[in-house]
Amino acid sequence: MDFLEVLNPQQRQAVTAGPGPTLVLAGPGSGKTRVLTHRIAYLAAEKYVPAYEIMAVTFTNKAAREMALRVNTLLEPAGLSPLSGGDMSLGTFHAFCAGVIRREAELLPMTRDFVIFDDSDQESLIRQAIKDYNLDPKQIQPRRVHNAISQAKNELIGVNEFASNDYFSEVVLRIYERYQAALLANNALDFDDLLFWVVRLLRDQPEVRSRFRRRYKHLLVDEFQDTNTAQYVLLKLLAGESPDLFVVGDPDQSIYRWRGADYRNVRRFQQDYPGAKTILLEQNYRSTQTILDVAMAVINRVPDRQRKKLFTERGAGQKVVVHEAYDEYDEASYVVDTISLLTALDGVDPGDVAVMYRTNAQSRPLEEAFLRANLPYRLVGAQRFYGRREIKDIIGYLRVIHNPSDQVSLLRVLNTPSRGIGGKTVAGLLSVAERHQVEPAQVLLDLAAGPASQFAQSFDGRALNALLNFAQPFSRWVVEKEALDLVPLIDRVLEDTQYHGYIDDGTEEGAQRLENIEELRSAAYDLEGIDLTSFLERVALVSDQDTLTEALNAPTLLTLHAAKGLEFPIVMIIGMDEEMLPHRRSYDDTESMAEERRLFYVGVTRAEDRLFLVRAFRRRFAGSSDLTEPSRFLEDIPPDLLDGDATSVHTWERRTYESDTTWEPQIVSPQQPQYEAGMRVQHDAFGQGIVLGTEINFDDEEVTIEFEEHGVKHLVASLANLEVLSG
DNA sequence: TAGTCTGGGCTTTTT
DNA sequence: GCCCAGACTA
Repeated sequence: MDFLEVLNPQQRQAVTAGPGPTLVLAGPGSGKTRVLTHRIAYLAAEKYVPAYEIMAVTFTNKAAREMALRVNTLLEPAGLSPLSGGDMSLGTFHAFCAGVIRREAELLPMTRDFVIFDDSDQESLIRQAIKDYNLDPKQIQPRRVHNAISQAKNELIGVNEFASNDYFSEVVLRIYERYQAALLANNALDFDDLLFWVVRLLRDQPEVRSRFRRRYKHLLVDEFQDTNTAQYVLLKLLAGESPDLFVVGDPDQSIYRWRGADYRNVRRFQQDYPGAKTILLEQNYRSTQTILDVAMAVINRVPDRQRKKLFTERGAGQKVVVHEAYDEYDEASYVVDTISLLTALDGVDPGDVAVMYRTNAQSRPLEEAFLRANLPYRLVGAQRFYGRREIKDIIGYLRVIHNPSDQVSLLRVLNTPSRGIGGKTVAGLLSVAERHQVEPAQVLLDLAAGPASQFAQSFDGRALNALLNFAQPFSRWVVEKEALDLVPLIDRVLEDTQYHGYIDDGTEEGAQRLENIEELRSAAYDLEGIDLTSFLERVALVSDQDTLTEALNAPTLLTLHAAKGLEFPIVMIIGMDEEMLPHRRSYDDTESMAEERRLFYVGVTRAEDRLFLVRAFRRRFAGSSDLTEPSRFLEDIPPDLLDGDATSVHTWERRTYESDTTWEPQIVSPQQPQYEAGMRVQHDAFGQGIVLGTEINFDDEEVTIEFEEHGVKHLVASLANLEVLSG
């Protein structure tokens, strides 16, 4: 079959391997998606495997869509029918599990109408539980508890298996219990539950297990290094005794450990399946050799890893540019200026450029610089679309209409927009519901039915009125949802709640929020005829990268995490400073530090042609402005791969540490500058230069000097040990 | 009950 | 420096 001919020998070996357990270790840009898609096509076309026996899992919807598209492109010319519709199972772990739970709901403690709670829903349940125990959310941080519960579920540790050995884990256990009970009461699942329950189902129900094994005979897994324990066990349960289990991954690109991902699953796979075939894909089709060499120089310092020798036939290409800017604003200006130059002089398309950073906060100065220069940019995912307040409100309405048990959503929208239902009234509603052993939504629906309601006398006039403000339209929607399509239903809610008036405060932000609502409507419109259940599941399992991919020819701004899986002709990584990248939070743990290294590796290997590494001499963080040190990753790169003012980076450490080790300024903070433009000065490392300017910043005097041999530097007077030669 | 004030905290976020 | 949650006040 000719689609095998386009593959290199290793790729072909992978595609035609087996049947049996196969592990493909695929370096960046080595054609891993190609291997997966060709493998599927090969099974279908050469091995006559019926499509329904194939299951391919990915982590993102985008990856799943792309794969489906490419498989069909391969099969169509071969005269085979495309694997569309429900034939082949191709999707994310979570979507697959959600489907299983809906189909098998009668074996599980939830109904098939369950909703999926996102992080903020989860946290509000946890916050509630903390309050119920009279604990102080400042001592017991909801986020930490949430994290602990999530980790437990990822490790398949249910409430009953959770072992507590100190105060905190004791507290977590109690909250975990309450949290799980609350989820079930809300007829809701969190993301981790989707996997957790399916594993339980397959583990405890032999009939279901063998049914699944009979059906899914060929399993393929993308980004295998990102699987967590639950996902790994799920795969093993599905695979059974004689599995055709084909996994593709790259441990060097494992950057989601903090979400439970465990690249050691790669090793575990080799142990669990001793006969597994391992294939290494090392030839890179994306980057220049220089970029690959930079990547390897950094990643090779990660201990205990299987080395890959990445190579390309593209040639060395241009050197990697290192630039030291003064501060984050100067850094942003450098980025914008450089992009302008590249587009003006080198014929680069603005859309070919990506700017990557460690933390979302770093996008701000960049955005301001682009705005100032009046240039467009694309910002990826800083604030998730479905996480926006107005979107969550409307989704909240839809969810509670769909599933009145969803108390989290009910409480969210009950007084949004405000209709006089305050804390006291809410507490009253909850206690009435509790007393009568019904759900709060039932109390509301009953109140709306008329003054004869058994609950009416439980509330004083004002509270009753306020509750009716919500309950009356609510009870109408619950009836209307059967007859109305999605978009009219949304419109009805918007109209009845006068939501536009509430959100549109005349500001720019208000206008943006209106636009977001419009976008949600059109998303609903595009899915014409979809029922509420499917719509809500989609909304929960879809990320904005999927929805907001407008083709705008402008540079892309994104975090290093968000960059995984993408590629750009030109990549600029900013914030190449200690405490930023690697991030300060990762200092006390070698595994976290290794992950920072991998994160940088991921960023570097996104670049096809050119790479810029930018750092700032001083950086504002949490209000205070501090001097920075160059990232250790810069020091790891052989200097002959670098260009620009790279040398200053390598001499920087010497200057700050060897010339003067005292960080407390010994002299009284200079109120007046000690230097002035035009002075001739001598510096230990940089030699002679002329002062261009000077500035008092906080307690330091910062002098800008043009050195004869080393160009322009910004130095801190109290540390630089400058000798004035003439003024 | 709703608006204003204050204090703590501040990485990443495929689903 | 900025945002969010919870306390405080009108």
